[in-house]
Amino acid sequence: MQLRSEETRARILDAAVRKFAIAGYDAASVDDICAEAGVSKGAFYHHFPTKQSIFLALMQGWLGLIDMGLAEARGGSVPERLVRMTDLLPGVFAAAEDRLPMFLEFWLQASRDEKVWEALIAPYRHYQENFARLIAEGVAEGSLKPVDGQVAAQVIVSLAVGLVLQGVLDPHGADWEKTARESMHILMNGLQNNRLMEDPERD
Amino acid sequence: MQLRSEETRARILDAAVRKFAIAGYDAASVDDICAEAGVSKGAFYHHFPTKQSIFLALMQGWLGLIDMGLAEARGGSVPERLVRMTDLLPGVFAAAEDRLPMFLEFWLQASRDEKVWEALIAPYRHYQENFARLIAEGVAEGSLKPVDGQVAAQVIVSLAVGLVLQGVLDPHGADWEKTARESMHILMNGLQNNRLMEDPERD
DNA sequence: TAAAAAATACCGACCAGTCGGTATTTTTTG
DNA sequence: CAAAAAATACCGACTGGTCGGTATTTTTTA
Repeated sequence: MQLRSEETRARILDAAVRKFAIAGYDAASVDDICAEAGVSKGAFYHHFPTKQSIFLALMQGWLGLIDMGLAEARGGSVPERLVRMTDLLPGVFAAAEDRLPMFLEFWLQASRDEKVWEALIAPYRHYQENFARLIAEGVAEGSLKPVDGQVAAQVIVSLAVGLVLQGVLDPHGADWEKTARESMHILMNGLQNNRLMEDPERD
Repeated sequence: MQLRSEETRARILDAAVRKFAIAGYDAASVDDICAEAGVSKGAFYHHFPTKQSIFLALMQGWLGLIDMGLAEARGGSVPERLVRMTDLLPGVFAAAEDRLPMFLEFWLQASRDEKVWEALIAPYRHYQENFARLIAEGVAEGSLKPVDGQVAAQVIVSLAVGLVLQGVLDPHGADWEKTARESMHILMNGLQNNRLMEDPERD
């Protein structure tokens, strides 16, 4: 049982997410990460073949968490499930405000590096399609307006992504947790056909 | 007349925007930019004191263009003006798809560098407030639902930003020009009062 | 010809990744 | 079980090269 090894690896990952979040992928050197982790460079390259590989490892862990969160929003009517899914966003702000720049970092690296892109695009399309399918279902059952599922899914994702980005830029410029909740509410009102979840006074 | 000097400066700026867009701020070296511009390093540092200064110059030019675009959407009812403003977005995609990563680059740098942040946050808040004021006006004149102006403004900005980001990540994954138009339409339907299938009475 | 503009040569800091070697843990063996 | 052997984990100095920026020289302009 290589307990020590596991812990070293975890320390490196933990230090990396901190350093990347603060300084960014390029500016956070491997030496910095090692210093933060209290580990030598040799240990780093023992556990990860390249600097990029640790970035990918972090990104995939993060994507997996999102997937798990979304998967839990099962059951109920389509609007209910959508609300439950979009309700995840305030939690993202509450739990990881200081790590939000990592999100941007993933996105930017993906737009420039093919490997990162491939690791990100599949889950991204997966989420997108899930939303689209869900919305089409809602349209079929009459709980949503007759919108194009693909477009509506892109609206939802855009709103989520845009809120995160604004949170990154101006963390103290608004109560993003509350804003996320309310703006998702506005969007849902725009998509829903009638007032199923109408008047629950603001939680 | 220092015509040659002006042209050199313009060539450097032009080369920089190309290099930054393709490789990113960090990866695009000053030497790269000079090579692209067909100019020596001495010329570069004759016109710009630092690498960051050219980045700021580019960002401010870009922000100025947005301001001009938004300012042109004057006159008419509030929903009309909003639609005209949001109609700018498809143009952004059509005209500068390859330069979209620069947008991300600005945002990310701003979250990390105080100077960049200060240069970006003022215009950002300016746009945000303009939208909020416009929406409050629309609520007052009854053309919009009684939403919170700040939140609604953040929704609009989020949608715009999120669409751009998705366009950056997956340029060929959708017809972003069309998607931008349609999704803005969905959002407007959610904000406007008494549309086709909307039930005019609320609270 | 003097000042501005541009070119060239150069500097020190830094960085991802390597490598020879050491410490620690696990497995094999007598 | 203990000692040897093998495998794994870790260390940190070093390398080849890059980068932002500077100092110096040459060319252009007015």
